[in-house]
Amino acid sequence: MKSETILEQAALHCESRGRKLTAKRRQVLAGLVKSQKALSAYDLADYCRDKLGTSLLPTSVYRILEFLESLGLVHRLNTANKYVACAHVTCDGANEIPQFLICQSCGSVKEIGITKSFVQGLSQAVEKVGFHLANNQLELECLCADCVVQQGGVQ
Amino acid sequence: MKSETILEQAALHCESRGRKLTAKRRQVLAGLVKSQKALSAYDLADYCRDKLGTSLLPTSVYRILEFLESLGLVHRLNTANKYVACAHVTCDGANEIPQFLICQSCGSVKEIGITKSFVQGLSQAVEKVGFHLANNQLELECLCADCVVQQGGVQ
DNA sequence: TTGACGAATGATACAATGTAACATTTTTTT
DNA sequence: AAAAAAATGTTACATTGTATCATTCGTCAA
Ligand SMILES: [Zn+2]
Ligand SMILES: [Zn+2]
Ligand SMILES: [Zn+2]
Ligand SMILES: [Zn+2]
Repeated sequence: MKSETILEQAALHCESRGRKLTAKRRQVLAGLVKSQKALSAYDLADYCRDKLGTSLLPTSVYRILEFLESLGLVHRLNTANKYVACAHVTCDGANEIPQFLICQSCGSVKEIGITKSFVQGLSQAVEKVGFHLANNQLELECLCADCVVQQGGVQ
Repeated sequence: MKSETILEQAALHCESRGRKLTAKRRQVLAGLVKSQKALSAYDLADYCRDKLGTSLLPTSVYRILEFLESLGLVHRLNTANKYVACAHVTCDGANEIPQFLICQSCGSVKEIGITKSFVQGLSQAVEKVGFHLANNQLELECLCADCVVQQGGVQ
């Protein structure tokens, strides 16, 4: 999908919530959308400086990421300390609980929708030992197809 | 289980691999075992200074944690940037792939053994979208029973 | 006993990630 | 135009992590 289309959809998504996708916010989101992988806040600050020639301090990037995340436009990957554009910006309703497959070799991320029954099973297993599942987002350390090949196949 | 017992078992575990549980390593492991929760490397350096009166620099703590992890005596929690003592030090064989339930409120951690069939299902789902599961360790954001009560029950 | 060697730890410096607090600018509303 | 709210800038600092070299400690052989 064309990144311009995604950004337009994101802008509409913001409007519909009474928020604005400002120029800076659009820059950050565009950086994530175009890179197709997970980036740190500092990566994104560098991106704005190097590729766009605009200055954007890391503190601002953090604020903007927080904003984008609150609207479900990006996700924070806790295991990687990085952020990715939501893969479902354009298919509005599908904005459910995400699972992330993160390639440990190249950083590419696949966001897959969660299976309801799978989460239920997980949640029940957790309750059984006296805990309560507070966040259904899963992050799985993976290798993408390309990197599996490069590293000599699956063992 | 008494922490002295655990430390003795850990020492034996090291010996059986031709490694040594030195005084410093024992201090770090003891800190994790006694605290019953996840601690950062800097937390552990503070622990050694404040509670034991011994000096142990963070760089050394990192090295020691790396050592302990290589022997399966501690685990690193990637979502929290913290470390926990393995709950299965004393039941040697049970040292399988762990799942961690991490209370987001108090930091207590429950390490549960993984269900083989669960992992298989997960692994297959991942393969289906062209990725390969590289690490079975799951970390789940939870609330422990105590903290659920304190925070007014489950929503 | 001593010297050599490797393992373990100390020490210094720095990189990367993240947050708090306050100032300034921009936009919107009145 | 003035006031209020939203967005961004700026500074300072806290936390987590790594790289590199120096020193100490334990072991073993000459
Ligand atoms: Zn998403
Ligand atoms: Zn890859
Ligand atoms: Zn364990
Ligand atoms: Zn708790």
